[in-house]
Amino acid sequence: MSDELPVLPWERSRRRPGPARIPLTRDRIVDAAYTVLDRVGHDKLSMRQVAAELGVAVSALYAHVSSKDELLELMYLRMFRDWNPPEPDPEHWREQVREYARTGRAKLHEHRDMARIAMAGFPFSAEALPHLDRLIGIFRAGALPDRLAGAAGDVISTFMNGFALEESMWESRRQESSDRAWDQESDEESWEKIKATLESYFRDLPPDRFPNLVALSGTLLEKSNDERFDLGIEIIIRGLASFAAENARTAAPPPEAASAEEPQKAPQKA
Amino acid sequence: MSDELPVLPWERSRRRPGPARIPLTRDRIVDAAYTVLDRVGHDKLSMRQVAAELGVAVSALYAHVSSKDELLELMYLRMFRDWNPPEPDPEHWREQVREYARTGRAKLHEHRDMARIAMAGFPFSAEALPHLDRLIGIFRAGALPDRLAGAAGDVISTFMNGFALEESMWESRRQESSDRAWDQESDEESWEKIKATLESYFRDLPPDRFPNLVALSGTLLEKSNDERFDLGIEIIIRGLASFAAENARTAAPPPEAASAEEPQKAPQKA
DNA sequence: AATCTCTGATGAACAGCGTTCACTATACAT
DNA sequence: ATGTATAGTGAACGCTGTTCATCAGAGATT
Repeated sequence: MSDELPVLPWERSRRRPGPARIPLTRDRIVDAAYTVLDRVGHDKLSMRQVAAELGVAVSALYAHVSSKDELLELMYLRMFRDWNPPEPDPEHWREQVREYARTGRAKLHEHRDMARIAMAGFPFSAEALPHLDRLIGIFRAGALPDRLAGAAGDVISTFMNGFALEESMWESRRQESSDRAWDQESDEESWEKIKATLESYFRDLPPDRFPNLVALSGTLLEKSNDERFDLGIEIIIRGLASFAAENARTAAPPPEAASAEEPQKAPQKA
Repeated sequence: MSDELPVLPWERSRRRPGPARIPLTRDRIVDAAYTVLDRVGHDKLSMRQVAAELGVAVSALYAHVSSKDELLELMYLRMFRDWNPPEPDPEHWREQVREYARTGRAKLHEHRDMARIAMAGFPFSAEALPHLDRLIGIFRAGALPDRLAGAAGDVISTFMNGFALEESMWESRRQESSDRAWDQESDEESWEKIKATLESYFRDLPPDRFPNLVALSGTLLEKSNDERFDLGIEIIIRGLASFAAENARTAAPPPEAASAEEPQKAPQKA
């Protein structure tokens, strides 16, 4: 987290002219920005609100952050702190990919409208590189051909972000539609109500024009978000697996022993 | 389409008090908005610019469009005009899905920053329902179990949108970095230069900390965007196919007639 | 032909936004 | 005690989305 330990006494004179009080830092600004974000949402997140949260003039922020866009970028990069994909395990790459996607979604849910910020963020930043490297490591451990690594990452991460984004849009809708009646418990209820409304809407569509929607009116909405997400990830993983199998068939000796025999333990370093 | 045919003379008196000149319509506003969008990009697209484009006061827009958000939504829905997935063909569902994704990406490239608008758009709107129905029809024709239809659509469309979004972000970067030197031909050149820079950046990373990125520095960037996109779609289609095969095995009598078997090479036509 | 009505368009205004800049106050070094 | 660097200030600029009292001008009515 924040690496501002209290300065030891004999080090005080070593520090450059330095500030007083609690100095403003990028870190504190990002913290404040998250606080504001959670309170007011992405649309009304403004530099002025962030400054107010810190008890500071707006212009003070610009000494540490060159623009609002940069601040959003910093918020985005926060996501990758303390998030490192695990050491690749060839036996369990499927589980590792699934787990990666799940914690990604969870991180996107940690703050309101986070997905929208992630979408605008630029994925090739130095801070995110170790993250990216480890993810690719998992793919390679899973015997995915190297030429697929990029596309695999694209598919996984666009699905993760896009899914979370759609979820957060539903969330916004629900939130603005219930601006009064701010009960905590009405959340799930109203969600169920929306689902029921949608389902009956689909069911009562003219069947000649929308045969498929009518036929699936029950199935489409019966699943929870978690189930839908897992299903999507499963689709992707199976697609990846088909390439891995292909690869194993052409490159490694027997397709049978591919998983049982611990093929190449450490395929990195190459 | 716009259903404002010229009014026949004897119908003129039938029409409600009606306007004069060329009346402002939602359609004309959306047209103007697209013109402005292509000229100035998503960030500087404003109601005032749209009004100016139409030679009209800003407030006039609000008689036809309740907010900027609604205008963006209308722009988003434009995408679905004249875009209907084909009649489902069980034999070629793979090609149909691939073709669907390709034209989706093409539509997102039709206007600058379109992907960002699409991301903010709400996918369950009445205008998009026929579209959705036909897409689901393709999945069902491909023997995909009904419980997968939703997730399948999610995966395909999030990948499509997310991929196009990332592309448009590269595009923006390139555009702002070359604010002078507005040659048309420097486009590809500067793109190649960016690619080369990135590749050597990856290659020269410390191999102990980023073994996978270094190892793949050549492979990661050698593909064109089209190839990367097609590869992503292929991954998804193969994942879907694995479920379809499963379904055919349990539900349909002979697994033989279930189209041309799974790991078909499926050459791309473009 | 004169009047009324209704409706789409107007322009000024409001509050808020991101960003800049001349400035001040403060804590350290001299 | 003086000087200096610097983090923070507050006012300002030009822009934004949105609202509202007002207006102009057709179609209908008299």
